[in-house]
Amino acid sequence: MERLEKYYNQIKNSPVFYGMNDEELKGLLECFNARVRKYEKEEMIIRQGDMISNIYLILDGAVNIEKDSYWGRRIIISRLGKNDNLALSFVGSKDVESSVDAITVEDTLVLILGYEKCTSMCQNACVRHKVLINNLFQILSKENIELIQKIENVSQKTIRDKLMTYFSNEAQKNHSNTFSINFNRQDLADYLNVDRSAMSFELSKLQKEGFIKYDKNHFELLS
Amino acid sequence: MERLEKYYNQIKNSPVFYGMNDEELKGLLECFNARVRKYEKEEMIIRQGDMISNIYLILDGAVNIEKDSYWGRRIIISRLGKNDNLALSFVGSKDVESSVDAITVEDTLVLILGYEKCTSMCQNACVRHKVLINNLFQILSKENIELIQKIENVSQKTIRDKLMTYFSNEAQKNHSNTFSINFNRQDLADYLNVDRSAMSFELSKLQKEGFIKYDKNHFELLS
DNA sequence: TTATTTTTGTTGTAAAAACAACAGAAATGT
DNA sequence: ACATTTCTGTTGTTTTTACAACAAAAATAA
Repeated sequence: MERLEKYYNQIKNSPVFYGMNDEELKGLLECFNARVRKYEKEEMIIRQGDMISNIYLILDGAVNIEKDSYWGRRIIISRLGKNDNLALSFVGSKDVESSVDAITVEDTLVLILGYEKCTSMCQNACVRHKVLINNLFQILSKENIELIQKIENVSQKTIRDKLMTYFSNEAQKNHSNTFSINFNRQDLADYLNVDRSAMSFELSKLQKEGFIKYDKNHFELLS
Repeated sequence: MERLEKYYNQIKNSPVFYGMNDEELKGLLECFNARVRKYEKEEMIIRQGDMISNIYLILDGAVNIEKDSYWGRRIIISRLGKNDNLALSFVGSKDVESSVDAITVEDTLVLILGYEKCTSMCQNACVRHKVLINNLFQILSKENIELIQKIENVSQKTIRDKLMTYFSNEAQKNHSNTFSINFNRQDLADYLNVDRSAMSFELSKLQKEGFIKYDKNHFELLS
């Protein structure tokens, strides 16, 4: 059991608890029976079919949201990192089981909040709860928009278009033409939903033709 | 201007206002400056780049959420109908403009709620607001899960797999092996992100091979 | 009704992707 | 440092898709 206090500041500044003062936060953490848990690399935090009643907040590390297509192919739906939430939508939808796996890609520290327990207890009384649900609403909004962007991404027709759309988005996020990505080649392929070797080939073609430059996981958009 | 009262019962039973009594609902509708608007077929309700500050609830009709890929190809992200919400995620994310178009596919009736106006007015006072935001949170959760499902769908590698995944989902929704779909062939192709003629070809192949039977827009899953 | 427009299915061809197999590079462990 | 494992790029082959062109069917309008 990790000590919660160590991460107190980070927790306080996470979107989940945005706008709360120390007292409110403390009360809420207690009410939620908050605890910190460490997951090893490649460990499953959530698996398909699980009923989710906790809110998971990544304190440190990285997590893949994945789905195994029934003929064995892996689909990476998203890659989450520090301060991201896990499977929030399955908390919001009552009686819906998770349709995805959440798997760590490295050693990962997670804050776990017993959402259900708290909401059933403090139903209407808890004032903090109002701020919280507002925050959750906004977080979900953002996730939603990112999912739409991902749909746009994988909906491109050629591997080249998928790559360039992805790179554009990353560059925009980074406010720069250069950026590093978290994915290795296989992961990127699974994220963009293409064959790895074909993608590798397309990458070097893009470089030869002068559209991009890259060294390992560092990329530069030219033109 | 359509009369709001006419749709009062429907509005009351929509997920947005779930769990509210008449008094609360009436107050909220007033606070939101609620109004009903009719859109003609193929009319744009929202277009890419719009700032969204209203909640849109479809009372009757059908709406496509679309995106034009920059090389002219149309992507249908989702098809919405009665009691569905439009672009809710863009309301939740402040200062984010819509990345999609919302276009009616037939004459459509929409309830429009001035979300921003209301929230700024009744900030903390309004009790009804708490129920509302809770509902919105759940609606967004559901949308989120559906988007994930759509990602899974378009992430299948062959046209056949996309079709069968889509059909399975539709059958499940309908609790039956037979179901009708809303899409015409071109729309379905744009939704599954494949070429229409190739899809048509695959459909008849699936029928010849005995996996499905179909007549126009009515389908049956065999085996 | 007939004419016109829209939708759907079919085919052949060209383009792109998946797949498999492998070699070199990089990372990891001992 | 060395051996071993993992990751990445390259190539040829097969499969699948997109695209274009067209005919048949269905829906719509006159």
